[in-house]
Amino acid sequence: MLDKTYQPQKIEGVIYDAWEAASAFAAGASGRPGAKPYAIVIPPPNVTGSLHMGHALNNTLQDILVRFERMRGRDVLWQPGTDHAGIATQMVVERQLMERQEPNRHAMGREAFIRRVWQWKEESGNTIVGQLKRLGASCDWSRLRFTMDEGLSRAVRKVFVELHRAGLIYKDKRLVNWDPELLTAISDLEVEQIETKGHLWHLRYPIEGREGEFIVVATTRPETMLGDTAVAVHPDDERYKHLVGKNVILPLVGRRIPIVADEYSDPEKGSGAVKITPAHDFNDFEVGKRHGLPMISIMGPEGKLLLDPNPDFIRGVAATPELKATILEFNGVFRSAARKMIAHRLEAQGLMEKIEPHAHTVPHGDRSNAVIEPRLTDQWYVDAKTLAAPAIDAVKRGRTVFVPKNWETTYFHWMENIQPWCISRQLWWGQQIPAWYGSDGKIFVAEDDAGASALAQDHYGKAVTLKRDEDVLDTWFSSALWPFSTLGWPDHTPELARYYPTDVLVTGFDIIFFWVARMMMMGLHVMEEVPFRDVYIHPLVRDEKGQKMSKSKGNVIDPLDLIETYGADALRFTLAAMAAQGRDIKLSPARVEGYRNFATKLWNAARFAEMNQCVPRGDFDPATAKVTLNRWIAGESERALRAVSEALQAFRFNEAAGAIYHFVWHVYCDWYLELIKPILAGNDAEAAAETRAMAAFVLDRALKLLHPFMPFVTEELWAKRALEAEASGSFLMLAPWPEPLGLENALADAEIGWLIKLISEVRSVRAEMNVPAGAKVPLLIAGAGEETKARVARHGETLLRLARLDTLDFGKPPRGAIQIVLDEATLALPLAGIIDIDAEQKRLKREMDKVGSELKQLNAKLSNEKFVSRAPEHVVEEQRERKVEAEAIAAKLDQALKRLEAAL
RNA sequence: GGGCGGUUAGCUCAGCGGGAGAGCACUGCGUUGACAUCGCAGGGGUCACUGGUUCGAUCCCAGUACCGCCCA
Repeated sequence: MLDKTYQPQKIEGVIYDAWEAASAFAAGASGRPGAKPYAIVIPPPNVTGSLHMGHALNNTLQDILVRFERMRGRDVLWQPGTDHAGIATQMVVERQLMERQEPNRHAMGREAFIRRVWQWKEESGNTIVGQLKRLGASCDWSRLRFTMDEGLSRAVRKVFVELHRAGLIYKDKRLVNWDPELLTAISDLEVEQIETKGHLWHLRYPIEGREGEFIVVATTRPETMLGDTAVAVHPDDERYKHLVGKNVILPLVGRRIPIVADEYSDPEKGSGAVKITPAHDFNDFEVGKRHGLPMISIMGPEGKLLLDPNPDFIRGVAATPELKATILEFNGVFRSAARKMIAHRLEAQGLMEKIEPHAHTVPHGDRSNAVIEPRLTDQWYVDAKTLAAPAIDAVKRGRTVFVPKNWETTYFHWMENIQPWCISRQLWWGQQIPAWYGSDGKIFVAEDDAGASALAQDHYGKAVTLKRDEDVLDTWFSSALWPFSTLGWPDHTPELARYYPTDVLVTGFDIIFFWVARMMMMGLHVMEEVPFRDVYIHPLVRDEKGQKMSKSKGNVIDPLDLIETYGADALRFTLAAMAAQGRDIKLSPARVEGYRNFATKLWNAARFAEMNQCVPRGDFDPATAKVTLNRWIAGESERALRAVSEALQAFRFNEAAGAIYHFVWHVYCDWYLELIKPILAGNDAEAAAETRAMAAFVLDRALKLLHPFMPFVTEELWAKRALEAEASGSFLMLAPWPEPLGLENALADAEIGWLIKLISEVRSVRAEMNVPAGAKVPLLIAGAGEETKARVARHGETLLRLARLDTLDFGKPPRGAIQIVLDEATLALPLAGIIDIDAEQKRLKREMDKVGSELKQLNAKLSNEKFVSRAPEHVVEEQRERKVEAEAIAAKLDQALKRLEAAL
């Protein structure tokens, strides 16, 4: 016999191991002939990562879809893997070296360091894979991929070479987001704009040839003034019109720089004049290009001023003592210190107009948290604009559809304003860029050393020694190829032919730019087909107060803790139930506890079935059921089946979860199991046998419908029922999803509806009139029609038991009885002497008031000519019916009240 | 500044042109042989505000207020 409570900790691991041992997750495991493929590629988690709530949600939703489709008979591939996370992984290993007081990466050299990273990856790189298994993820682990795998690396090299040949990858000197901590370029998306309290420094720049006259420029970064190559004012700004075309002499340096008119300058902000430093600011870079200004970089890679040697800096400037002093004082000084020193020097020279407090946004690296320095460097770029065009088009034409649809706006907005994608990183861990340089700097791009050498030989007419580009590619370049590289591309594998394009990508909106956009671009370019048909965007998980979870806030809820406490099923169900479209999830452990209780409820329903020999029979056809209760629950199970299936197909996880929850608890457990108890204990053997079979049939259906959400408890219960014909020796996870069998029956629904209503009414009145819960009371039914009489005859036992009655008869209500109006009949509980007549009178009057106000509303509506003439016929008809019903109830209540008065 | 979303019961959220819903919390009663991780019953809401469209608005439209997120 089953235990009294479900203990997930005892069984989850065992079940998961059994699934794995049987290769139940393998592509095509449902093994039905002619099955259509269904594929999902996991958004590869970072190899350094561990499971957080976002992963838990993301993978729960994927697993629900995958289990659902697998049971529906599709040939399912859920392709798992991790990405190599260039910066993050390199940082982890460097930290480890430091902690162990081992030589740092520069001391050990590139090759040794990379070996070290691989070693780390083998030892602790797959933490998250184990954690996904705890969650119940049914990925095909035999196909686990890693973005640095040989196959995936080959895909990366091939795409790089092809895009380069097509002119879609190129090397360029542009301003990049430079991380002075990690000493690498990063992409726009890795930069966070952080609101910061700073200052606005107003600097006086002396105007050339006008002694004592200045133009005041406002800046948040005075230290960059050493690299200024212009001052810009708005062309319509009357204050400065006369100065346009003049020059200023840059303080501390002596450089002669022009005053230019450019609309970038905002007359409302600061002084209305701005200094232009094209090599250290993205906006200034654009201004510089418009006016053909020189770009003078004054910063080294670590964020220190670099003034010597710096030919650009001293070009065309007289070597005055002041310039020499500037170089001597500031060269090699960090940005932050230089800011103070320069401000100080300017102040000493009377060139500081004023300093104001100023709030502005400052770019920070999302990994290092360092202030990003825009720097002019040589980097590799992808022509994202060209690749974006087909990717935009595919969504516009609906070849790929976002769910919910409104995220397409975000996608379009980003794609239509896309900038060249900087893909080179000054790191060691990653795909090394397949470009080689000749001694004259000529670039040879090829998939390998030999290919590059061959190209070089052609070019130079002799064999030469080449030097490979030291940089690696952005990790997201590899990820962009994920939907086809994991399937074997560039080889023409059977998997690639079968599973590409995949069906759906499940991800959070914060990843639209990272994944969705880039996978779309690469998928369309390389495969000439979208990588996925649907993109389901799920919400973000926040804490119960709605705060974003973060380590620094200390509000992180660890999914593994929740799994430990309540079981993976409870966590999964909670996430699914809360994954409504269009709103963030605020997760509270109380909610998880509630769904743990739900698992226990289901467990106990199965326990009840077991105790009552409710075993599915191979020869049982639910369509032939004769007992009304059985016909009713069969119909209810059809409705639940339809609701869950339809909701899942539309990615409405919360509706699907709600439907199965309601069916299991509030229909099957609360009513059906209670209602069948008298039958199981009764004398009608045939009815009891049918009921046992139906109870088992419906429970099995419920297990199937619930399985995608709660795979462990349902599989466990299925296994416990292994003697049963259908279940023997096979997993629930591979069992077929229920088929609708046309089991709904309106007559059964009406009858059981009546039964439930009668019981509820009696219970309600009993409680309200303080009839002791244990007391059995007689019930008299007056004015019953034929139908009611027949129903009472059929369900007499049930009524006695569930309404706690001792007798059930037809007859006139005696004086001083509690009276309940139910359809055409009046139910009476003759409790004269026990009940408080006064209270009963009040209760009936309240009922009367309720019906009265409803009648009033209905009458108002129906006597409104416009309503009757303009509202649709069925609506008017409905209101008329409701009026007739309400009037009947009012009449009955009136009679009941009169009877009660007579008793006084 | 641009865009997106939200405001419904104490809390977390569904619903979305014709009778205001769920879960949790709360109150009362309850050891009726599946389940106290439970059962039965109950209280609780001018559906943010102001206009408009409509026979009819929590739902559609416009505006206001407040909150959140993304982008600059």
